Amino acid sequence: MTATDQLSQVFSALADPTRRDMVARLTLADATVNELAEPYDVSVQAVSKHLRVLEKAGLVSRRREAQRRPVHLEAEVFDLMTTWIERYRLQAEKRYQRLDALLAELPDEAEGDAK
Amino acid sequence: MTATDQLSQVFSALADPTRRDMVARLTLADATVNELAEPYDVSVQAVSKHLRVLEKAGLVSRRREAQRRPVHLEAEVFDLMTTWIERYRLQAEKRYQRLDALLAELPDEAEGDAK
DNA sequence: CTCGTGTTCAACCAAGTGGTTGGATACGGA
DNA sequence: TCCGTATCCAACCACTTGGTTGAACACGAG
Repeated sequence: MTATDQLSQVFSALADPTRRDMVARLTLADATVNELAEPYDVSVQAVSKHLRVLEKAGLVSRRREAQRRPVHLEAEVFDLMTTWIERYRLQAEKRYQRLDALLAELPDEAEGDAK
Repeated sequence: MTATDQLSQVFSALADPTRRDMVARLTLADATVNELAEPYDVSVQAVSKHLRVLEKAGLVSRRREAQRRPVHLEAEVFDLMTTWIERYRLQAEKRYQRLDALLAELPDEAEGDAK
């Protein structure tokens, strides 16, 4: 899987409020599918589907443990997003700095354009 | 629009590689729909649709300027995401610190469980 | 006013998504 | 071995999404 592809999957996975809530709860402790499903008003199968999405995105992993399959958050994947975000945030900021510098250097007669 | 709702829209908007690329290019300079569409192998209308998604998410704004409608990136919305991400990243890290502390305090006989 | 350019709107289509229900499968305990 | 619990797979459904094409709208230039 390419990096940009995974990034898409991570963003897409977190676009769903239920999945975001599951991730939030998993920061506190690992949990089984049934435990995760309990607070929501949907079937266990639906939650299982959500987990498959999170797993494909690399956000969670599951281990076998007797009949249970505890879900574990892989928080490192967050870095993928923050790296992307910070890169372009910085680029955008640099642009404003250039703009500010430009405005500061402008001779007075240009002020009329500022409007 | 609720904050959690906007967060969903932002994540959803950035889940598409084309839209991410448009955002990346908009960090360098504002651009019109036609300029934005040029590098991609899709119709201008498709790009216009992408822009509507980005606009609804609050990631871009458009001003009227004669017949052109230059698109401008609203980079502050990035904060919404980073706030969410950092919150849960920190929570996850705290959890590991608790776990580490717990392991450090364990008497020797427990080491067998570490396997 | 008319023409050309830039942009949007509307209808349509194929594919994806989040939900359902029903039936497998896996596995520990009695 | 048989039972119960936990989980997953498959088929189905309504809705959304990203794309298309064709027509409409906005507006400056001639």
